[in-house]
Amino acid sequence: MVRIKADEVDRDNSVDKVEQILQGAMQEFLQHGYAGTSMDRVAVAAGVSKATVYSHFQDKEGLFKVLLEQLASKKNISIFGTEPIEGEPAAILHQVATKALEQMLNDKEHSAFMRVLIGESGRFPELAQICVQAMIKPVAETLTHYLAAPELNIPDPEATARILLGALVHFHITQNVMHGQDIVPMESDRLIDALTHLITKCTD
Amino acid sequence: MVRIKADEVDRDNSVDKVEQILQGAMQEFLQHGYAGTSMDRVAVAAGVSKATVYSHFQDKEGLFKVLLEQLASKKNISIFGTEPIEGEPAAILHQVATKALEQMLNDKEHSAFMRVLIGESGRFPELAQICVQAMIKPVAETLTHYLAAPELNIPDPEATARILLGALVHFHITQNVMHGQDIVPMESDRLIDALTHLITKCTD
DNA sequence: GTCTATAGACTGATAGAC
DNA sequence: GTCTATCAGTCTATAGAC
Repeated sequence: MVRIKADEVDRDNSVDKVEQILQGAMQEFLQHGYAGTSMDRVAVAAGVSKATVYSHFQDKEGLFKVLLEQLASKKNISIFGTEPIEGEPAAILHQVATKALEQMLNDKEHSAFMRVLIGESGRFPELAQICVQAMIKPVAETLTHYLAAPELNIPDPEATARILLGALVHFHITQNVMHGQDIVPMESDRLIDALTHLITKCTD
Repeated sequence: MVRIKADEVDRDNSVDKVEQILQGAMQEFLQHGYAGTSMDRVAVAAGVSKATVYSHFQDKEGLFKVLLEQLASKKNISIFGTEPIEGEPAAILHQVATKALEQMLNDKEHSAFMRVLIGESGRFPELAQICVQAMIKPVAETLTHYLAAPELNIPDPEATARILLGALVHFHITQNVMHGQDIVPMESDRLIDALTHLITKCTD
């Protein structure tokens, strides 16, 4: 009633319903967290009955896990892309950092996802690990690859990749996730410039 | 019943009781988050009756806010201290970063606090802002001061401070809060060394 | 008629508040 | 300790495909 719903009805129920339920679950879980979400509201948001939810997912925990695992892979791709960028290392880094930050800062859903993922990582440690594996690890590896370019002359590209990633993600957490824009304001460009300066200053 | 509690009883009820309730609330809220915590369990953990809880705090939300504001100022001090360190900038930075990481990584309560703070920052935006003000801002300012040392020759110390802070905090989030030690393992020393290298490499 | 998937009421437990 | 609301999860009756 509250939400939109199925345009084309029935036929090939299973896949559509699952997707529909996940969509409703995403709305609710991202907004209210795990404990704050009721299965009744998930069902309403998805436009199906509770029995339908329970026929496709084992229980609240199972639905939550499937949802977050799906979101983890989706978010990872949308933010850092699968771009095989070529060119001067300094320019690549600048471009990757700019794009990643822009993506994160303009995606409210991503802020909500970060809140839930970190907030529930105590209750669902194995889920947090899956998301680290799906999001942090591949990005860190990609950045390591870029930072390993000989002309950058970086002694520990892997650790430096963690610094770069941490600077970007923590900036997002501070400014958007925790609503700190007015408390500790800073333009994205300043962060990016300072980052690229740190990484490339001896190669100028 | 479950938890320890008041050794000395009654007399000067008010202050003791409030502290006692906050202690019980901390146990519960840090472990289960806001929505996952019941006032019954807070009362039990605090060793008082529910009526006592409600006589000292307006409601669940009020108790939660008071608790987190108190924790924010406490955590800030314990991790970055109020050390007025003197000496060579490079050495200072190395020392500050090492100590901060060590403090964070060895404090399970701090991991739990980060989870709750970030996890509830959607529901309590003004509370998140208060914590940014109390924790991020002063630390960023302190680091900015160190990074502004002329011999470091850093064009934007403020932005660089955010990078430094972000690298440290995100490392903590990845390794401890999200349980990623086994997924993306890395020694703290490598991070610290790479950080100090980035910041000081042109002044060696 | 039969069968599958569905809706919506139902249950026992537990929540916040006083 | 009481009260009302709401929770997760279940059950029953039914709607529609074949």
